[in-house]
Amino acid sequence: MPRKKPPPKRRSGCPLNASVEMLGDRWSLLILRDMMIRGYRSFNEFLQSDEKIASNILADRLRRLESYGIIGTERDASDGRKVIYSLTAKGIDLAPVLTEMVLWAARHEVTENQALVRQMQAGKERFLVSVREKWAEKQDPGAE
Amino acid sequence: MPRKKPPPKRRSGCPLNASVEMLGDRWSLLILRDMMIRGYRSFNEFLQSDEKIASNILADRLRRLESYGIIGTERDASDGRKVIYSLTAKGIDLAPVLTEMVLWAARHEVTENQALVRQMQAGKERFLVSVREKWAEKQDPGAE
DNA sequence: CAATCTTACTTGCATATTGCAAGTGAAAAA
DNA sequence: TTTTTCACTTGCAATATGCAAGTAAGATTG
Repeated sequence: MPRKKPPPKRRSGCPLNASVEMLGDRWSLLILRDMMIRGYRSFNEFLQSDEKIASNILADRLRRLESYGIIGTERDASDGRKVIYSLTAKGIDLAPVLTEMVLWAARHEVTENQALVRQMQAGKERFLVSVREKWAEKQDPGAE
Repeated sequence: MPRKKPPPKRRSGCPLNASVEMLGDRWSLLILRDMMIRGYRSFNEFLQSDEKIASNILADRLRRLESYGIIGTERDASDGRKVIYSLTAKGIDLAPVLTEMVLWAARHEVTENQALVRQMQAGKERFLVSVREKWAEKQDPGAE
């Protein structure tokens, strides 16, 4: 089983461009923050996040992130209405990107959430490890 | 003189949200890549980059990046038509963000530009230092 | 077991952003 | 003096975003 899909049509082959095409919008990274840092896993949790994403946009972004293999979805076994969103290994690997974006903004802008910032400043590696641990239980083998 | 401006109205105070509001679109990070990695400094150079940005969008993004203090502009002394764009310290500090985005895409997607990828894999710190060196001469003291 | 509530969406429509093609004006080059 | 270059701007069509109000399926309540 191949670890990478054949390249979709991109504006260029540059790896930064690939990242930007997948993540370069006003919501995707915030959804990933909610999963990675806050442990959110359901549609309603994302909806109620501080930035107030519209439900149609949220549905669209979740679909896109899944199509890129960054998140996975499954139905909740004990509640047939609920959909559980989870990070794939590819999604977990975005932790360093999120970390650097947080540290950059914390250095150059006035921001809140200093607890998170200090956690990241204290140890980027430790943060990555904690994200991996948080999501370790949810890895489904088929995800890539 | 304060090092940070008072907070503009944001959707939330989260540092990741601040980064996303400044950089979360399909072009800003590519322009910064062109400056940081390729040494581009003029409008026409950005225009001719692989991804083919439209000139009106480019003008808008350059204005935005300058308004955030990420880049600076000056007229070329020897050619009155030319405008020279440069990275500020704040812009240079985005090198780790770019690095992690490049490494993430290189790991999970099919991409080109493997020379750059290997350079970044070989040493993130060294890359940051090289960006700083490249732009050291262009620091104007008033930039923040 | 019928009514109500929750959950994860979808739909319709107004507004904003993006992208393309074709200018424009000032400065340099021929 | 004409042409070219440079950094944009303008007009307009296409696309994306955002808001408010649904909706369908499953769970809970009386």
